[in-house]
Amino acid sequence: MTVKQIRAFLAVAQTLSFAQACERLHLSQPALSLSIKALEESLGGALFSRTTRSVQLTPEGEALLPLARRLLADWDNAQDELRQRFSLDLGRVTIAAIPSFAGNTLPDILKKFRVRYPNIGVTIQDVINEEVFDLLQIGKVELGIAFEPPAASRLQFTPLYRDRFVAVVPQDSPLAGASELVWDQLLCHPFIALQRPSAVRYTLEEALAASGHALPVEFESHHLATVGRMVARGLGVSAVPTLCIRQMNELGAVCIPLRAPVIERPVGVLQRSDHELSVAGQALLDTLLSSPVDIASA
Amino acid sequence: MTVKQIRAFLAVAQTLSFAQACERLHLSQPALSLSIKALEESLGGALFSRTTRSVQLTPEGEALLPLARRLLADWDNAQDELRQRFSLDLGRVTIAAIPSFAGNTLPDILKKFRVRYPNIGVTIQDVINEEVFDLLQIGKVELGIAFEPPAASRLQFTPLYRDRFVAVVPQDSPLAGASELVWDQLLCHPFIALQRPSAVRYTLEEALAASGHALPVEFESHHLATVGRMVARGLGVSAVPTLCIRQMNELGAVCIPLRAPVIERPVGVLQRSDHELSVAGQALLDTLLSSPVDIASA
DNA sequence: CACACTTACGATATTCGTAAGGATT
DNA sequence: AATCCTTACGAATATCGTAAGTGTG
Repeated sequence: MTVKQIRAFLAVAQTLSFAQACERLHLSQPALSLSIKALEESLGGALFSRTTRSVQLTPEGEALLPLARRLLADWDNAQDELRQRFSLDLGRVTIAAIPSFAGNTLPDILKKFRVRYPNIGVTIQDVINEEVFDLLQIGKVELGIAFEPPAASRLQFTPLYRDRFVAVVPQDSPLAGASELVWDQLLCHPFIALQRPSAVRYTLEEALAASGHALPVEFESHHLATVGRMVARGLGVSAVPTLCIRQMNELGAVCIPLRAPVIERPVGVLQRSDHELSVAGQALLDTLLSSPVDIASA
Repeated sequence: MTVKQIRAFLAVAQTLSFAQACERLHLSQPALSLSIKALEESLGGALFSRTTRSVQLTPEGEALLPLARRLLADWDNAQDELRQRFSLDLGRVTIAAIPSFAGNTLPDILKKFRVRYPNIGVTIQDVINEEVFDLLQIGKVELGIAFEPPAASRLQFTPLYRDRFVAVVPQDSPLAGASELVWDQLLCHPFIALQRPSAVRYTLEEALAASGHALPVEFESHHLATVGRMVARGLGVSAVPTLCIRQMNELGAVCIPLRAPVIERPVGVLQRSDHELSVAGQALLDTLLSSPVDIASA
């Protein structure tokens, strides 16, 4: 029993004529005749009762008819679905990204992706750095955007940009006019930090400790927006990744480059090194890698 | 996309090894490799990511896996079902029969049929003669057992036996000892008849009218059993088809051959002449035709 | 006699298995 | 070196279309 045979059966059953079915199948009459005959032999009995002048379904043929309809419909649907996946006409990509990226750069990139592939859904998990690793490793997401993971993690890392900390100060601060600051200047003021656990917070503390500084933390919040608003109201100063500059400006705070030391860490795309990407996932990865992270405008 | 290819895909996906899948499919490794390759090309992308040492499903392959399982299961089920129908391992026959046959001869024949084909269900409609024709013509039943239908009915009639009327009298009747009766003797007594509409009743009235007799009907009932019991209780006499003799005896009435005139009518199997029988229906027909209606024992 | 399905047969396409090739452990 | 998948190629098989055959209206 082959798909062609069932297709032939259905055509004959619907037209009740070999001649008409031939045209629909783009097949010669003898070929169709043989095909039906082969099907009947494989099943063990006649499906049509044909006098040379009329074609009729046998009761067994009647029994096959609904089955054949369903089989062919399912068959064609499955085929279409797979083809669509490969042609990027259907699919879903699941990604996990750290909040600073998910909230700032990712929307623009996704917009671009959606315009190009309107039928590919994207599910975004906005989670902290370590959870990006976890979601990747348990297979919950196909791609991740985070800091570089430990080497032992079986995750492949492709750098996107270097995330550098900048100072955030109120507009009316004496520091606000400077074109550049050093950490010593910033840390004289009350510091408003992201709350633990957060990769941004840890990076900051480790790098500062290495250069002999300590954070004079006055307030803490899980949300960058809260931090930014607190700074804007003059409650203190902060330091955030470059990507967040736009957000800080929108909240009414001023961002200024920081050095001594320059604190930076690579951020990039992660994927499981033991699993291939789906076609849709690869397309999103390509979009990510071809979208320069515009730090200047950030 | 062919069934073989999907079968090959499933085998490889389940074993994650071309070599093992080969054995399961009784196929050489190159043939399998080509088959998978052809499937991948027809779908437009890779289903397996294979380094020479390991075989893995791509995300699209993962998407196909459950579809392939279902497609093959449905495919094989449909194939099995049809094969079973043809091999009489599955099926249902619907028949309609007049009560005198359905209640007397049919059970023994069905017993024989069921022993031979335990997986073929039989649905019996126990209805009056005309309804047998109707049920056949609207396609509700595949076979019918009834009197010979009018020629215009597009029903094919195969005679089974000739149904002859016998007298039914109480055990203590003066007629009970006779080895044969004529209608004149019987009609001297109150007559207990089947109620209209009933082919038996009409046959009787028409045949008697033709020979100048009339039925002195005293009681009427739709049920043969009631008629029999009334006779047994001495309320009168009756006349029933040969097939009902056993039933009358069981009810305590005596049956005696009747002549002057002999009233008989062929009873047979009916089928639509414009529709083929199912294999199961044909088997039941064969069983019916090869089961002599044993009037002596009736 | 014309139409519709089947059988016969030669040509074409597919599919298969053997043999050789390439890559990884 | 051994294993496993792929490529190459000749052979077997299946499928197709043309032509001839058969039965029905």
